[in-house]
Amino acid sequence: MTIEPLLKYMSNYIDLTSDEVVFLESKITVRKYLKGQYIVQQGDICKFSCFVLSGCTKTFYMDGEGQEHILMFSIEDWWTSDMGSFITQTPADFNIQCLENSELVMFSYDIIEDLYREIPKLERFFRQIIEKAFVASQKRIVRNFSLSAKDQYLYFRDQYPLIEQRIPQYMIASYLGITKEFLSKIKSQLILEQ
Amino acid sequence: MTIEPLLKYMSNYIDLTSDEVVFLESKITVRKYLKGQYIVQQGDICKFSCFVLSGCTKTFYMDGEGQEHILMFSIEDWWTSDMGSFITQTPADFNIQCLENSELVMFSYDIIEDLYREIPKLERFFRQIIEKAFVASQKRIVRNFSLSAKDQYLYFRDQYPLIEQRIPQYMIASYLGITKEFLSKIKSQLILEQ
DNA sequence: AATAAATGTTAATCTAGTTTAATATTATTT
DNA sequence: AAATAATATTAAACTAGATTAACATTTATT
Repeated sequence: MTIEPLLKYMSNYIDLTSDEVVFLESKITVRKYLKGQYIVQQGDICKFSCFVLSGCTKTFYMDGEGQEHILMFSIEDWWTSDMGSFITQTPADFNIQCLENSELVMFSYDIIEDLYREIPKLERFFRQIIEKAFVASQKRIVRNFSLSAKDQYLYFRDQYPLIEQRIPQYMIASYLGITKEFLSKIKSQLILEQ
Repeated sequence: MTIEPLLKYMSNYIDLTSDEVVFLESKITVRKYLKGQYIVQQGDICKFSCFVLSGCTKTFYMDGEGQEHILMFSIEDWWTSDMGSFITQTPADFNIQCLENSELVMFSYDIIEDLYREIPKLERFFRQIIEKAFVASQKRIVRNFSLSAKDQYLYFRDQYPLIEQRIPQYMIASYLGITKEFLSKIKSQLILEQ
């Protein structure tokens, strides 16, 4: 697979010359992962910021009791990384694991400064996508505070219908911050209602 | 008050020449607000990204039932804005109100592109601070999921001892996503414990 | 086709945090 | 100093969601 989807995605934010595309391609790598493989493990230094060409990943955190808390899913045209670990090069809080065979574009920490130096527009590009990610994260906090579990599920189903079909229920429950049993109850309630 | 605290803050990320500082100063404004005044109101277009020189603000959301949910407090050397509204120039989800008389450096939406064009380093600067804000936001989601209300309060008290003293308890409860009554209960429990 | 592994459901019991409502304390204004 | 407004506490009754445990269904493996 080519990095075409990445270039198309980037063209929504910045215009790259063909020279710049060549330079970019010389600095990034495309890597395949199998279902179940880890891209980052809690405690590792996260070396890459990744763009998903195909497949699906989950980013999760293991708490003291061995409970898994899913922070996000990433599918085609999304990013995945432990940003905190990546920018400071300190041990990661999160695990990132493939839920399907996946292909990722890898932006290594070691080359990203070269990219910014050579193509300053990329600084703008990453500023803009991280702004969006921050806004999405704030909105999620608001939903966590102001919506019931049922309404959060309805919102998720509404916003990410494609993700819901690709992922087991118990992971969606974890993403929503509720137990799989309670999500099951919510779903049976919803069936009775309509 | 001068913008000295802002320049010092920026020097942690980028080096500006004195010409660049002059240009920056020509584009930003410093504005005073009184306690109680709003910087942004839900539904407005957020025109500014603000750096706090002095004082304190709260960013909050009013839900359908008229319940106030506080997302963040901003004190000296912090930023405040409805980022979602600012970057897309669409109606704000949040209110930002001063809890004390405050002085803010105002980065207007209308001039920020001029700043990026004239001083590309600023693109880097804002990329880096928004990266940090995103990481902090993700970590907050994790805490919401994995800590009890009591542990979240202890974390807050530990991380922001200065903020706790400046702000009424009921606002801290709102920030933590619990009722003021329950926070009161947690505090009395903590007193019994030690 | 049979077995095992992964995923999903149901129901009873339990608990962290909410709601309501009354009262106490502290700060502000006259 | 008194009165008012703002903030904080306490306690009883309640509820959304967790826990536990047994069972059902679907998917993958041999």
